[in-house]
Amino acid sequence: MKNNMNMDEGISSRFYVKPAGGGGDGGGVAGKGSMSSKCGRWNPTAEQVKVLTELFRSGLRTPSSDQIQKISHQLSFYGKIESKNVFYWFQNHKARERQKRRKVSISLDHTHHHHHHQQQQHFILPPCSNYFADDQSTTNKGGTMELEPERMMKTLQLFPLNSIGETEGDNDHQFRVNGKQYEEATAFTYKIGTKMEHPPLDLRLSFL
Amino acid sequence: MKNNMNMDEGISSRFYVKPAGGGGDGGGVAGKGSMSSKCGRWNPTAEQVKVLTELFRSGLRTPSSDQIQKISHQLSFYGKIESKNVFYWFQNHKARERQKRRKVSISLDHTHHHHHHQQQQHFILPPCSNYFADDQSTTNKGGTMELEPERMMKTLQLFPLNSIGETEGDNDHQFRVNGKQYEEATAFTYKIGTKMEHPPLDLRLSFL
DNA sequence: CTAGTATGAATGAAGG
DNA sequence: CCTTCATTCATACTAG
Repeated sequence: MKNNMNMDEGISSRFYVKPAGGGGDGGGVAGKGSMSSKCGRWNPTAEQVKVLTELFRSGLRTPSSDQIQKISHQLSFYGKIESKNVFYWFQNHKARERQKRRKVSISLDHTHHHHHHQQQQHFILPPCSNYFADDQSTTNKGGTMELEPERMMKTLQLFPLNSIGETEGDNDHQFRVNGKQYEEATAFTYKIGTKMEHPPLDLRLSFL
Repeated sequence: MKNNMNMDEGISSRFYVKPAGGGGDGGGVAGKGSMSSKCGRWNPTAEQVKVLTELFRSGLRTPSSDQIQKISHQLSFYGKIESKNVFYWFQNHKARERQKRRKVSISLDHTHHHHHHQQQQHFILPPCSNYFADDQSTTNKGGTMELEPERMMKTLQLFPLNSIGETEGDNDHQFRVNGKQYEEATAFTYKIGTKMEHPPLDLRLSFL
């Protein structure tokens, strides 16, 4: 909505203080120092983004409420987070992944040779074009182009933690089973003892 | 020939009839300075939202097609609007209002978190679906929850035009009487003298 | 500080 | 009604 009805003021945003170490984090958060000073909106930590991205990459597109709960709970260890944050994250990530693809697909049109940066967000699709979706792409809903009921590796073992660079192919279509997924074991494998920074930054997504 | 989205049919219910030849809505009242340049989708003005919110607050949850007609007609004064916009608005608003009011007190109480959450904001549930299989008393889908045929004050008198700051939105459960509401009188109680902005922004909902 | 970008949050619009 | 997609708005973040 346009009219913000809560949260703090908007002017103070410019004068935010970045917790340049030596704060509550104790040791410095990795990456982009995500600890926002206020609680205006959720600012995911690098670890949270990492996990979420991995989940997405492994095929999770629309987590059920139950999954959202578990995810957010686990992620709360890395910092403040709410369920809705997880929900929104997946929504946005999926949407933008698709949007990006669609944009590319449009630029595939060779009727015009326009120079455009492929990252711009100011010229999207024509205003009214999504009504008659007889397009060629983005019509995943119609055809169930499912790969196979593969047991989507929910227990992503930790790995070199650097491969999340890019979500190249989003090939997947979450197979939710009527709101109740395979409530697999929920072994809270707390990896203790591993010498690591702050939280056990390993992608153990077995909590799903 | 301008691009007009003439896909105004086949919503789902018998609600909201078709535009039936335009109407008198012409203007582009930029209430929030963010008027969408093109067609795209309806961007309600502040006044429209105000009225709709008030209607909702006064108990209207699922307006009949007839009511939708009247509402959208009245609202067309503040800007371009169609019946389906009203229809969708109520549907979405109702659904999201409900979603928003969900407790986040699952069995998993993460109280063993000594994270100084200075966020005293309420935990709003993500606008997702039926989150939490919490056995809440909200499971009255089968039953028609009609209160008594009370004469829902449809003629909301205008008031200081600033009280819509936030509608608490607690107790309101549409009391429709078998699809036909009380077509109460239509007293045009014009409260003049109140300092008003541009349009006669007064909540005269007596047109219902 | 200003401009531009990335992305969290919100909500209009459908489909089922 | 419920679920999901698409689009838009607001804001955190970053570069100049």
